[in-house]
Amino acid sequence: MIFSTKAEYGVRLMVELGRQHGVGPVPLATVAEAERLPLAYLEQLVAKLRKADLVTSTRGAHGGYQLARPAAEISMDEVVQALEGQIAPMECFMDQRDGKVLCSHEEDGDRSCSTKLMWTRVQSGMIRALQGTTLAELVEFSRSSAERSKPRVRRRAGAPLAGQTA
Amino acid sequence: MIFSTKAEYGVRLMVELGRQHGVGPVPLATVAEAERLPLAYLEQLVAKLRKADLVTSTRGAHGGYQLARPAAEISMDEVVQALEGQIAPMECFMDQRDGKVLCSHEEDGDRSCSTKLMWTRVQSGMIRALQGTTLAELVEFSRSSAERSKPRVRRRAGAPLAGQTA
DNA sequence: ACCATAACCGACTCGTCGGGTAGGATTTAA
DNA sequence: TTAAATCCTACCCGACGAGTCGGTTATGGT
Repeated sequence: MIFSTKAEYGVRLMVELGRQHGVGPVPLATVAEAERLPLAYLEQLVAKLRKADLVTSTRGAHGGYQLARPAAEISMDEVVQALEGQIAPMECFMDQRDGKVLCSHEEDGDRSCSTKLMWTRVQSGMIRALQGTTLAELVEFSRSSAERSKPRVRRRAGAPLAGQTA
Repeated sequence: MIFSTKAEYGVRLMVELGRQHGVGPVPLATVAEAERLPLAYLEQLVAKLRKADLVTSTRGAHGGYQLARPAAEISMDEVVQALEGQIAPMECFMDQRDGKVLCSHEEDGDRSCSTKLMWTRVQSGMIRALQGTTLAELVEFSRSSAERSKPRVRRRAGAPLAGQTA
């Protein structure tokens, strides 16, 4: 009923790269430290992101990763899909093109299972939510919330913080 | 990234009860046979549905299960939630009221993780899809698709079938 | 009274997979 | 040539999904 940490960590990784965008390649170790995530595990995740052409890598010393495109042009459904694979609420919805059957009991009887109607709606609900969210939004969000937690920037005492609630 | 078979089987169970509604209690064995699902496993699932007051049981001979309410008054988010527990896209979103922390890295630093924005949208996308679907719809869908697969009802040859596509 | 039928309940198994770790090979700037 | 980095494969481990099994209780029919 939930996504795994692959999606969570991978997205945080992308956000971190989004924050550092433009300053050249960022080594994974930096990201791992910033987000307090295991480096060796992030390596596996970033490999998926690279294969999906969401990040580019430069090897060797002073190497690292950076976004393949500006954050505003990356929608989160691509990211999540790259990390988790086909994004579907139920087994039946996986690899339709892969020769496997759809519903366990759709193979013999022909009546397509009624649950399909429901899962289809759920799936499109999830996907639309992800498509409608760009990496840039998340980067912006993380910037503003970081600022809220340590307001170094001098601000008139008592001045209201705009756009506080999500 | 997906729901487990608990939701799938449990929903199919509910649909089956919805089809038989009004004819008194239906024994689980009947449902198991109709849907070709393991009886012993269905017992566990129906227990969850009973605790959630979605079905009522009558014990003893000629006993069985039936819907606690008409199918039109049962929205699928209740059903799925009863079967799978808190419906959330990510660990952080579980048992907020249960003393556990939210995000792994939200406990120390205070900046709420930026991914939260994304998961919130996904969650509400899923929930809205489920809330907007009633059991009655699924029952109706299963009836009509069953009819399509074995069209016993005499129909004028070549007559078009209305509303074929979902 | 007795039996078949059913719901109920808890414990147990078995395989898969998420969530990593370990260790190395390869590339490249300084 | 060396240190910093990506890259790659293999392995491990606990949890959980997906059941199974055996037994107990309740109830209608005969």
